[in-house]
Amino acid sequence: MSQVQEEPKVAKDTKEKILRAAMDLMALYGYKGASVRKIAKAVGIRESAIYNHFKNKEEIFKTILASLFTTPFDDFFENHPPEKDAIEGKNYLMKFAATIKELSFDARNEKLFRIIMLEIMQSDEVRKQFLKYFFDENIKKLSTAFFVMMQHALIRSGDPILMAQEFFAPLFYYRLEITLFRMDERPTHSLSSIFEKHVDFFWEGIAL
Amino acid sequence: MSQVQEEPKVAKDTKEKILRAAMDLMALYGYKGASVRKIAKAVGIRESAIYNHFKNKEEIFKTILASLFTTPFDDFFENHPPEKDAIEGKNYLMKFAATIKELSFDARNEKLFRIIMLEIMQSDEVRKQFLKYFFDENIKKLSTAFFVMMQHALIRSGDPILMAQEFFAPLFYYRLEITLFRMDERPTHSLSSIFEKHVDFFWEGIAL
DNA sequence: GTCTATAGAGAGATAGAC
DNA sequence: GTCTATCTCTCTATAGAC
Repeated sequence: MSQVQEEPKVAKDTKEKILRAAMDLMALYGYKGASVRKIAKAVGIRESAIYNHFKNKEEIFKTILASLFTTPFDDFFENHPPEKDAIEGKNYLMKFAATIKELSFDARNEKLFRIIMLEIMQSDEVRKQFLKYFFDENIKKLSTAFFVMMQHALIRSGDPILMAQEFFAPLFYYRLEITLFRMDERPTHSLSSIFEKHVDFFWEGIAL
Repeated sequence: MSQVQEEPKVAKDTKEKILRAAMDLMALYGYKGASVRKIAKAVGIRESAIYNHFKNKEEIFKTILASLFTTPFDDFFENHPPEKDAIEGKNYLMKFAATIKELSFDARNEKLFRIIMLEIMQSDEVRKQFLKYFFDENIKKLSTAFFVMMQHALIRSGDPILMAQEFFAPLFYYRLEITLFRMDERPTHSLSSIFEKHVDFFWEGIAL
């Protein structure tokens, strides 16, 4: 409508559509299972037209990957820096768990999580990024939070990194469980309060 | 050598070889990636010869699956029935964790775990079995153990099922971490004591 | 039970007309 | 930028000789 964006209107649109369709299909069938044929069909164009927008199939995947790991975790720790906010103690953990919960029940984010779990054993890049975010950065930030809590004598002392892992692991486990339940169309409402329960249980084990 | 096994010597041998090769390849490349061609090549026969032993590729997979979930977990709980042995308290949990640790560092079992993680989002059967063993039976038995411990006032009271999940989740998480590290040939010795550390940490949080 | 040969489907990708 | 047409490769599976 405005004067600003003009020229590549349709082109950009198609490229977006391709990415969208590819993401949907890859979340369902994995990289291999999401063939260029199927992607093209889902978009409503021929296979050859795909190659006007991407060099090859792998480039499509890489583009999706790039968006995969611009993770909301960063957002959380930016909005809630552990050095500053961790003195909130249990409340801080509750906020973190709530973020994971939100992601678990968010449609787009579930797609991303599925692609990650589908390709984690196959794609070096996915695995690398997964380890970086799920096992490194997250744990690092969380361990800072626990360190702060220890300093303020909110919790018993111990190895902050171990504590961070112990806190994070069940959240990951529950999130995986939700995804798997969904795939079998099993109800997940029984899991909706599990994140809060986890924080309650965990806090009771470490609080002074 | 003995007189007993005679006739289907070679046949049974080839069938075994096929299963072995298929398992190796599927642990590396997944179901789709382990083509009949590759399996045949690994065995040292032609593709067509495969079909003398199995109706089709899926039957090979199903045969492997059947062996996948004749799990050592059953062994553990048979050898250490929670109703009886859980009064050992922390020691009981230590034994359980040691079993998971063993499985994590056992070559054959790692292959099975990889196949599970590779196909969990693709194969209904794998997912079903996974949920059954990792999320249901295991948790059920463990929750019995925690219930017993509560009754004997070894640990604080609470929901035994939640406690079982909270105890099990990190073990699963660490096992996954080990598998992923291995795939990138990252050293895992730093993780060798993590299972014991988990039990220590967890016990401190629930012990009375 | 293994082989050669081949069918038939689906994959990724390119050439060239419009 | 999209189309038709086509290439080439790989896949699962079968037929039939030995």
